[in-house]
Amino acid sequence: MPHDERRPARAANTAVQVRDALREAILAGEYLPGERLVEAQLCVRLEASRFNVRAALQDLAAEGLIEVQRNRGAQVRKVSMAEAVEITEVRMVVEGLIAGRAAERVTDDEAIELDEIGLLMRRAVEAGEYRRYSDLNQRLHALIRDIAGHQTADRIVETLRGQLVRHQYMLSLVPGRPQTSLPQHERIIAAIRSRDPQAAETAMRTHISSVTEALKSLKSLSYA
Amino acid sequence: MPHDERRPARAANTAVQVRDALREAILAGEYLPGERLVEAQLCVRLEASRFNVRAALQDLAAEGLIEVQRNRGAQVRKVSMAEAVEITEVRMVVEGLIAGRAAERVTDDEAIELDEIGLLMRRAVEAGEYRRYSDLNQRLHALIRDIAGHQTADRIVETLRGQLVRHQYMLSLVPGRPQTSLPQHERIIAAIRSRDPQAAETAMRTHISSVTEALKSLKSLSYA
DNA sequence: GCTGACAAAATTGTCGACAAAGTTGAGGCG
DNA sequence: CGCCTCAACTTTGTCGACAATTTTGTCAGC
Repeated sequence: MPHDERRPARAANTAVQVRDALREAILAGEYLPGERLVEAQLCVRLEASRFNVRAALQDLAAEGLIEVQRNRGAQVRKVSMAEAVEITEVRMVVEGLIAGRAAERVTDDEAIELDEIGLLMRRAVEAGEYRRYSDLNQRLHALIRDIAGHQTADRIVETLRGQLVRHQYMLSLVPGRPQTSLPQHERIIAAIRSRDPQAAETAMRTHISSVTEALKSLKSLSYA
Repeated sequence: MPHDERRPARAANTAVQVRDALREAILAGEYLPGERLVEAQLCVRLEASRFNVRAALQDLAAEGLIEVQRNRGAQVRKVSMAEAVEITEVRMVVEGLIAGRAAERVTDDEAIELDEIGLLMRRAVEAGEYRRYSDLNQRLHALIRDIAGHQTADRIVETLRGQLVRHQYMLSLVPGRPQTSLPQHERIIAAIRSRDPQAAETAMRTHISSVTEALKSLKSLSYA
């Protein structure tokens, strides 16, 4: 047996653990955009050596979650509204690709699953359970990505999504969004179910395009 | 004056220099896919400390140019034909987005520049100067990206392109390619010039889609 | 001659210490 | 009173050494 399960007194988390924990923390909003991430502090907070903290920071910088400046350390990346729009635009076309592929490859079982989520979504909106609707939204997009099985596109969408968490939170507060997006989701599901790639791509793009519009309208209201 | 220009005897290249040099080397084919990159060797080759070599390797791994396995070191990433197709598919939609935006924002001066490249391309094909045509191809795509001014999309396309260098080389050997792609390029230019985003996106997608087809046809011929 | 285990070598992983750069605050000068 | 200078402190950058792991090589036993 290579190593003992008990950690050597003060736990030394590995680089991967540190990376995931830190990403989680940033995405959870425990560090605000623009906030400086001091290595020594992170060592204490995450119970890891500076070596591993540093590696984690480098990874997250590559993901676009933080920015590092030479001799100035790392800080949580501020994504401007303009960048948020750009990111959403790229997501639009890539998720469109994914939706189209999902329509080509969907199995009967998966089609049933799509219907189920669609039904639950409608019920959630009718019951005013927006939190639940938001969860289902994520599940729907994840399922579509599963069906498509497009690794390269997946990775990109996942990365882009990570950079937007803060804005997505703001978006969820826009009144009337669920009423707007529910029919869009239903159209996406219908297109994939009927195995029509062209329609699926168009439906997905229309959907995310409306997210972009919502973002742009927020631009005038919110900070900056 | 912060530091002397003369290096301290045995030059200690910085992490950024090492990263760029190593990327260059990999893209130039000096290291073959699957080849192991031993840190100690790279230290000598690139005249840098192991610390910087390591940082560079981590960066290139994030770019998808190499793969690192714990306790097993780094090796140049082998992209399978299937992955190459996936990557090209994503490039197709993202470059489509870029082309559409370019059509929205192109200035008169830029339009002239597009025409010039188009003309040079036609001449190069007619003269059988395929090497020159290939260079112009890159210039055209770069110019379109400039016109579009979409940072997020740019970064993604650049990353994806890096992962494909080896396959692109193979592609350039497919006989008859220039004759196929020249009219496609001309259609893209025409669409952007006439400020028709929809047509520009379609033209670009058609173009890259034909690259995907060429790749797929190579699948049966080449290795693997 | 082949297979397995064991030892030796090569390679990567981790850390702590020190160097270099940036930041802040106090004091003096105009 | 404000601004500049300089020094102390904070934070990041770099390295060399050692530990852990994987890979390679050898030799006995079948």
